[in-house]
Amino acid sequence: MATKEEYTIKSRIWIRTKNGAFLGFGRVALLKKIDEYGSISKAAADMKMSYKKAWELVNSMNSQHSSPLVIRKIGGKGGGGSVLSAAGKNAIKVFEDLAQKNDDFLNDRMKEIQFDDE
Amino acid sequence: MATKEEYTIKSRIWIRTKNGAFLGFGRVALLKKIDEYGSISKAAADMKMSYKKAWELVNSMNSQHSSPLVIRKIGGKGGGGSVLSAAGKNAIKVFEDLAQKNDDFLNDRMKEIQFDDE
DNA sequence: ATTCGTTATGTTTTCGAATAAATAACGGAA
DNA sequence: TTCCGTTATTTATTCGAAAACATAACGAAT
Repeated sequence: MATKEEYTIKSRIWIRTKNGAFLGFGRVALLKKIDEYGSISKAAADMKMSYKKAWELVNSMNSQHSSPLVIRKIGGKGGGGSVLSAAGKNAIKVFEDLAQKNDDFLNDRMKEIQFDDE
Repeated sequence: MATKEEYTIKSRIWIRTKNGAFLGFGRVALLKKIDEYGSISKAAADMKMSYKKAWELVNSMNSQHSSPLVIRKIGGKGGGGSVLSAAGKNAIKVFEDLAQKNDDFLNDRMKEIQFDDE
């Protein structure tokens, strides 16, 4: 015990409104999968997430933006499906960019720090 | 649904080693309470955390640093107690400083961004 | 040796979140 | 009008983490 260790910093960021979480890592990952498959159910299956959970997340995101991030179609050819709106695609881009910048910032700061002076 | 919203950014940071979590918000809060009370059990009670949980967190932190952050005394006058080492006090300072800088950074970036162009 | 309040540690119980299951609704196509 | 695979929604079940509980160990003081 108590040997000199190497420390790394981790972080999670998320964007919220007064009504709760809006975008986070999981939500953005879901958006990307929906974009890939054109289907909420396929996206959920791919992420090993229940369809119900995915549906709730989509609902939450859509209801917290002036226009829906995910456009859903019920019934019809192939049973329906879902696609991302321009706002949906933009949300992915903005969030990932912010997350990347934040990681860079933290890693830079971490270099300057040492806990363990031995 | 879908009215224009105000977005805020939140974040959590934590420091880890290859053995798992080392410092995070909860752990630092615990360190501060131990410093305040001179007792793990009193700190735990104040935080409405079980003593066992607090003890495990202290153990985890101590074992991931070259010298213990919390110095424990079993038995004796008053039954014993615990105090922070210099390393423990430093850990609080370093972590809180980093968290603050990160918050500032994110809030600045957030000002430049808008999701919702209406 | 007894007392005291703490640290130390194993065991049991509880609780809520996540998952799974079940069912309905939908609408284009054949 | 039947079929299809999706979205939509409610209800039931499972599971694991957290809390609660229970005891032991400790050592200075009296």
